Amino acid sequence: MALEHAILVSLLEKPGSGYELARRFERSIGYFWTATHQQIYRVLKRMEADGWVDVRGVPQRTRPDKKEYSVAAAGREALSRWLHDPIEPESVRHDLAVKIRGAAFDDPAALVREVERHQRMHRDRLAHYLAGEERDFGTAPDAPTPPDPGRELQHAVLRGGIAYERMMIDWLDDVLATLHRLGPGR
Amino acid sequence: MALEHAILVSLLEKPGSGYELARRFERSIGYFWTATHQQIYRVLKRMEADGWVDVRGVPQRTRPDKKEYSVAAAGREALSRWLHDPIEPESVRHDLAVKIRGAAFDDPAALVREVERHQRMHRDRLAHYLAGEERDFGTAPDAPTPPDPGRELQHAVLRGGIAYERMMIDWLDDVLATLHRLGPGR
DNA sequence: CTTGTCTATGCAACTAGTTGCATAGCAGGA
DNA sequence: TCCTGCTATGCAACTAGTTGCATAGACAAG
Repeated sequence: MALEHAILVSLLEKPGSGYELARRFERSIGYFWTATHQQIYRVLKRMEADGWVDVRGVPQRTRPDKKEYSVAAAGREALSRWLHDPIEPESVRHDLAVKIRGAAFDDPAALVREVERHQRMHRDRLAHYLAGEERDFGTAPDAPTPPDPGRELQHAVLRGGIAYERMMIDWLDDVLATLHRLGPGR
Repeated sequence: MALEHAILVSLLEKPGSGYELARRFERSIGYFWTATHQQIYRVLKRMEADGWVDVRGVPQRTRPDKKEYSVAAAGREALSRWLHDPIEPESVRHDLAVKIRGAAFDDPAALVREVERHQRMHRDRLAHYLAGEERDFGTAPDAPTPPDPGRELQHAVLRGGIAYERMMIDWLDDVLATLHRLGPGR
C-alpha cells in the first residue's frame, strides 16, 4: 500500500489539512495517485495513531477550523524504509483496452465515439500539463533559480505524465484507424 | 467495475475454467487487467448466479475435473450494455512516481537501482510483447489471412502495450539522467 | 518413497476503496 | 430571505481486492 506514502510525500512538500490533501489529489498528485477525501481522512487518523504525522489545530475566522498535518520523525523513517524497499508489481486496470477487445463481439463502429471522447480527455490533460510545466518550470527568467532536488524530481514526474498523454493520444489515433478499417461489424 | 466484463470478453474469445482464466490474466489479459484466482472464482460464482455464464462440468482423466464456463445470452447483453456506457475516470496508481517525488526527502542516488530495476522489467515486457506480436501477427505468409475483427482489435491493444513500454523505458532514461544530475543528496 | 510441482477449486479473514449521507458556518446572488 | 456553493470533517454501509490456508490427484525427480 502506498496511499500512506503518497500522503507523506505530499505533506513533506507542504503541510496541510485533510481537505487540502484531497484537493491536491485532484490535481498534481492525482495524476499518478487517486484518493477520495474519506479515504484520506481515515488514513490520516491511522497515521496519527501510529505517530507518523503531527496535528495542529488551526482556528480560522471565516472558515471552519482545520487540522494541519505535518510529517513526524517516525513518518520520515517509514517513508525512507519504503523508498529503499524494492517492491511493486504495478497492477494495471485499463477499462478502455477491455472495451476495445470486447468491441469485436459488438459493433466496433459504436466504440468510435467513446474512443474519441477518451482521446479528447487525454488532449485536455496534456494541455493542462503543458500549461503547468510552462508556469512552474518555464524558460528561466533573468534570475537563474538555485538547484532544488524536489523541483527537479517533480518536473521529471510531470514529464512522465506528458509522455504518457502523448503516447495515449497517438495510440488512440491508431485504434480509431483500426475501428474505421473494420467498419460496421457483426 | 469491469472484472466481470474482462471475464466476459475473455470467455467470448475462448470458453474456459476459472483456473484457465486466472492464467490468462497472468498473460495477455493481464497486460491491462489483473486478478487473482480467488477473485475470479468468486466473480464467476456471482456471474453464474446472475445467469451471465453457463457452466459445464468437464471430467478429466489425468487432471482434476474442471468447470468450463461460457458466455450466456444475458452475459452478452450485459457486455453490450457496458460497451455502450460512456464511463471511466481511469484511476491511476503509480508507486514509482510517488517514490521519485519522495526521493527528494531521502537520498536520490539510492533510487537509481530501483529505477533501473523497473526499466529492466519494462524492457523484458517489451521484448515479450514484440515476440508475441511476431508470433501472432507477424509478416503474413503466402496465405493472406481473412480479416478478423477480434484479431485486429487484439493487435491494436497489443500495439498499445508496446507503445506504453517504449514510453516508460524512455521516461525512465530521463529520470535516471535527472537522478545522476542531482548526485548524492541530503 | 518422499518431495516438489502442476492442475483445479475453494473458504475465511483481512485490508483497501467507494458511495451516500450528515453537519455546520460563511459568502454571494436572486 | 432563501438557495447555492465553498471550506472542513466525519460516520456507516457497502463493494472490491489481497493473503493465507486447505484439499486432492497426477506426475517427475531425487
